[in-house]
Amino acid sequence: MKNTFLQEMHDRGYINQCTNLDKLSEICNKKSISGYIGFDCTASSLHVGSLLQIMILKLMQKYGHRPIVLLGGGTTLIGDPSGKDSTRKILSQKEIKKNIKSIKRVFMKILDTSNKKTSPIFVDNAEWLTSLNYIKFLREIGSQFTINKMLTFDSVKLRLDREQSLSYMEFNYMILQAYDFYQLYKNKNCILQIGGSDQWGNIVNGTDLIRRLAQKEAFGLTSPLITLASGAKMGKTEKGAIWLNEDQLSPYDYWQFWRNTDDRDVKRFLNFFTEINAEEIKKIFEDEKNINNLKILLANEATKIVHGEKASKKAAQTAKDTFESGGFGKDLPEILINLDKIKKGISIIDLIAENKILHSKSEARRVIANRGLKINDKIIEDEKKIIQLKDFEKKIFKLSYGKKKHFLVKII
RNA sequence: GGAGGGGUACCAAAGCGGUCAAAUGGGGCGGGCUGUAAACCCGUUGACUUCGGUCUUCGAAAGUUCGAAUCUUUCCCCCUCCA
Repeated sequence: MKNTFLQEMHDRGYINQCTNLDKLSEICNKKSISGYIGFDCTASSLHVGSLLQIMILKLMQKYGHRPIVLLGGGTTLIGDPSGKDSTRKILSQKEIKKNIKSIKRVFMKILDTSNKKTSPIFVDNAEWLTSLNYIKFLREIGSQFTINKMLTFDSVKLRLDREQSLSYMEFNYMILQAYDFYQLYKNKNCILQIGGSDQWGNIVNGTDLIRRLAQKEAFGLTSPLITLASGAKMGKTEKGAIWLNEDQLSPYDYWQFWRNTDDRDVKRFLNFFTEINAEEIKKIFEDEKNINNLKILLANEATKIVHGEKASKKAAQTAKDTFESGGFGKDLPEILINLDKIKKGISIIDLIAENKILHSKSEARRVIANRGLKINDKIIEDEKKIIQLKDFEKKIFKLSYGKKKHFLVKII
């Protein structure tokens, strides 16, 4: 009886909670619907922490439904207190506009824009939020909410329990998000809002508001919070976020991120972040006993979705050349130096510091002392080493920092 | 408004006049083992350095002292209790 779209959502592990799964299923069986997910615009790119949501939008398309991408230019002005210990930094409208533009690029890549019926609609809630009349809004919308109830929501309660301050501005966030849903319901016939599990409260507020103002049922659905086997949150590694935008993280590094997945996460991630269907994944796991091959598969598929097949293949080939045959691949990050500079002599320390491979010269010295830097796989023993022409082979050499970070140093 | 407690490196937390670039734990980074995994073990974790040292850092500013994270004053912020 379950709808195929929701069935696959379920099989892939995308569903955490739903306001009314049966009813939603019934509706999805009958017609194609529009569903929206809101994205935060505090940075100029989304990171893998948002990827699951995007995969859900993609899945909607697969089953003929239309995704609405809400880039929250308005709500980002306020800052969602959900899941946050402290107040977010406030961005200017100009910064937000810039971020929206940049974030949008990822959706254009990942989602299918060719099919008229399912191509995504982009909306920016700044459109309706920034022009709101305060008194009018309070009377029409504010009257529908009680403080009593608002205080019970986790996003508020957690902050208050920890006695951290929650500004009145942030306190309003959930109402604005509810209002967003209502607007999209009214103007775009959007009956479903999807979000991470931390959005449950905000989403339910939206469906409540629609019920009160329009006497209609809308639906909310949340996806589980993904944590890594190590316990860390998805998306934020210590080195920095795993960005989806190519200009902030190269396809090669993106590929590497997936290649380095914890054994315990591989199966889940194949379900979450690739389009291989659940049955097939099961079978692959039975047939392929070498988990490393599965990680490569994961990296290939995941990279394909965000950066395209060509970039994915290139990254895979580079990884193969670099790690398996001990040479190097073309897709490694390049460091270009002038021939003159080499003739004059440049120390390895300077080369590393100038090209920001490491944060400081001290760090470079330290890593050399720890035997962590190599030229063409030969450990650099002397921190005073000067790079010379004879270090190059065909105007190029591989500089490695640790076992996984490789660079091509080229003469120009 | 009153009474106390506190702000130390990425985080937590010791230090309470010199031996403090600052114990310890976590995290990070490098190495070893391995499978570009996990676990474990070792090293390392402010910057610059001619490797002798030099410079900047313990909420902010000013002061005492030969010498301050440590003492004094003012200011800012956080917490606990009372009103």
